[in-house]
Amino acid sequence: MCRSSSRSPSRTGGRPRSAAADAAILEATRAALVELGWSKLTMGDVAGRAGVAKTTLYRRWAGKNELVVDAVAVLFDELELPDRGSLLADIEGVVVQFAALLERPETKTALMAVIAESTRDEPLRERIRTSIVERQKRLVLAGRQRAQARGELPDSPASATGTDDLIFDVIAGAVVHRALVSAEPVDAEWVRRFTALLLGGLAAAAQA
Amino acid sequence: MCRSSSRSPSRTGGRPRSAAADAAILEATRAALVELGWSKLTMGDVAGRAGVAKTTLYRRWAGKNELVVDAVAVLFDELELPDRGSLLADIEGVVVQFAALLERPETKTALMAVIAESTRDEPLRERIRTSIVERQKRLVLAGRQRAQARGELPDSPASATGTDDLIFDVIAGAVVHRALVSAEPVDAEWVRRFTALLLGGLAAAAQA
Amino acid sequence: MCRSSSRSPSRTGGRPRSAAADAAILEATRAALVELGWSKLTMGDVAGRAGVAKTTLYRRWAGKNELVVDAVAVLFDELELPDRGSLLADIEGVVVQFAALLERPETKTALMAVIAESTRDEPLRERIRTSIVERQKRLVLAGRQRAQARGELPDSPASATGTDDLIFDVIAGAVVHRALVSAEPVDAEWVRRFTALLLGGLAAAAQA
Amino acid sequence: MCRSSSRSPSRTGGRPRSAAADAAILEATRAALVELGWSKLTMGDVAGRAGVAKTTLYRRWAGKNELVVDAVAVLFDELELPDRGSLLADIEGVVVQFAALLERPETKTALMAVIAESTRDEPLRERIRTSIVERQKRLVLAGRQRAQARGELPDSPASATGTDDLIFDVIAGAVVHRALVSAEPVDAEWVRRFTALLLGGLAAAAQA
DNA sequence: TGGTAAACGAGACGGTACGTCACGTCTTAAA
DNA sequence: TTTAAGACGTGACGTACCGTCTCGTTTACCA
Repeated sequence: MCRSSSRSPSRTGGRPRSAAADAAILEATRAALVELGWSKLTMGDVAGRAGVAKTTLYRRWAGKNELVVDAVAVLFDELELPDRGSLLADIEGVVVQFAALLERPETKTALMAVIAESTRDEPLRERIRTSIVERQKRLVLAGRQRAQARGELPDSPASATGTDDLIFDVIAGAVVHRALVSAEPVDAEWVRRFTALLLGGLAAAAQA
Repeated sequence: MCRSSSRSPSRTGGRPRSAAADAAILEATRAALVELGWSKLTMGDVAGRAGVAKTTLYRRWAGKNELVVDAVAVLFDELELPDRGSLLADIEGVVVQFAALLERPETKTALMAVIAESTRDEPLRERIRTSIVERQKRLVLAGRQRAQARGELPDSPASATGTDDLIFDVIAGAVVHRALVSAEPVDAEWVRRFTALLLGGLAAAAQA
Repeated sequence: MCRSSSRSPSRTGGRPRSAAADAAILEATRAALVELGWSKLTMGDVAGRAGVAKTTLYRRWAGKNELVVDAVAVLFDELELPDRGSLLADIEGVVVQFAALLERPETKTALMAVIAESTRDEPLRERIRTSIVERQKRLVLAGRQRAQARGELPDSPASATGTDDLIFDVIAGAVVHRALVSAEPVDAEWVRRFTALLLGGLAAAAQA
Repeated sequence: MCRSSSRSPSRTGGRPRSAAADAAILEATRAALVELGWSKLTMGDVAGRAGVAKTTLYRRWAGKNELVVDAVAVLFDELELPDRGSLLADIEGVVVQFAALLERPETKTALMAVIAESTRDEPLRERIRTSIVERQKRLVLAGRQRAQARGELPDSPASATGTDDLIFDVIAGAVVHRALVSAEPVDAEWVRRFTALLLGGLAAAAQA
């Protein structure tokens, strides 16, 4: 799961890379994002905060884009889907968590920026997909399976027809748009209304 | 509706600003976005393409962010909501248009970038909201009113309760997420499924 | 006689280059040579001393080599050949001046360095020749002509046969070697002995 | 004659230093000088050519300056003074040899460079003097003694009065200046004229 | 119709960050 | 203990854009 340069080769002689440096750099990157935001963050500044030479950054990451993706990716892994007893409650729970994550300054400023960069950089897009996007689809999958176990949804293999992907785009897209584009709060009222809308749609689709 | 610096004052003597320059600059900006993408676009390059001095750009826009917002904003005004006979068809129509707009390289690379910048720049966020976001809510409004006229939706003043905003976030968010984050095609099948989900939700909400 | 980039072109629009900057930069270069020596002198340091941006240096000189050549070249123009009444006294006078020039720390550290660089850089060699070397041959020429006027040397057109060049190489070479390679003082005694040797050779050659 | 660090001590346990490495390094240094010239030669490159780790270089030489002095010093030891029957012929012979040595790219690029460095580095100057300069005075000494044995020069102990040093500076200086500064060929004609001048001076001095 | 004042093109300016390079030191495992 | 390998902190490199400034020129309005 090493997100840095995937040096497999040889591992013969030579001083090994400092493991502590990786952690310090990613932490420094998040701190710089909070203080400066994406566009004012510089590699030199991150290096300084991490107590590391600029060359060490470039030895491990190709550039600012890759570094920031790795730095924020770990934050997304904190999302969970606790069992709250019903599909509606489960969805509300994860939406609230996701919204809270997007409110954090490091996520807010970095996420859209790396996505913007990725529209012109296929390897970066792949990195984002692997490190962040695909990784969160687990929540949709788990939610659906739990709902099916409860009998709230029919047992159709929704993933085969792309329904999971659709749900994911709708949830993630709506929350991101509310939080970052409309720039209005993802409060309890909004979450309630959104979840109701989504569940209604799912139920209608299930009947069809 | 002048998006450039709103110079009202004096207006006494002196050479007036070239109107042609504005158009040339915005066109050059879009061309540069297509060729170079957001992060490689430079003010000097735009000036060169437009056959204009760099100072002329800075006389009219505060920076790259503002310039690009103005350059792409006009593209969003091309979206329309032709009457296709049913709410479902209307929504499908506008989603397809919106997806096509997001596939254009200048929009794709610029939209997320300026939104990312706006998370740290309140005036920029306001400019985006005014020039792009709020301007498109007319489509939701028009669609709802037309559906109400048709009797497809109850006559409740949905805007007052924020439902219009919710619908907007869901549609725009889902399409943007599908197109730019998941980076998968917004094809007819996806549009059909998404629209069905949304309409199902709306119907369920209307009954409640 | 502009030693910087030989911009002749157009001289149309645009802010003109600061003339003061040129002087400040060359002065700063000499100061840096005195303090740091050739190998520790950096472009950034010179820029700082001159109160100028690094880019301004690079706009005017291709690099450290060219800059230093220009900075020290002017020092060599201070050499003179006052009429001391005899060829021997004239030569002694110029040798003493030349030795004093080579004792100055900026000259001492820079001269050999740029010559070393020039062995791999033909344009630099040409620049050195034009700015420094050829410029000093005037002293040999003047000395010979004066001696011929005095009747100390026959009136043969020595320059045609390359004798002037030979004399120049012998004088300059011997003094440089004594001062920088042997690193021993070019004192009055040495000058006397060297001049006697040279004059003896010239006299013998004249008789042949 | 070990020019590297004079480690006498301990010599107890541990792996002994590779003797072959020294030779390989010096040879690699000369090769790098030929290909890259002084200013582009790097320690890492030399290490790579020699098949040796960078640390090994630094264990044996303090830096690039010292390494290059040792690498070229040996070339100067190849100079000889074969007996050609007359002082004039002997001088011409050695001048031709010296000029040929200065034409070699490794010598040409390195010699002036280390001399330039030495103006700011007393230990380096001492190393150059010991390894290169003083070592060649043997040629002047031998030439004078041979000429005295032939009766071409009086038997005065010229070395005591510094005449040997003067001759050395004149010969070496003139040839170096011709070859590296004036950058013109040290051809037979020039050698003939220079030697004649020098011998004429010596003869005149001897009569005085 | 001629003066005035702003906008214009050109491009030099002081800066900042870039990403690379070489330095000389260090840390490892192997010899 | 030396070796090869190679990561490390350091600091200069030369470049690219930034946004500002200083020029001489152009162009509309108004007196």
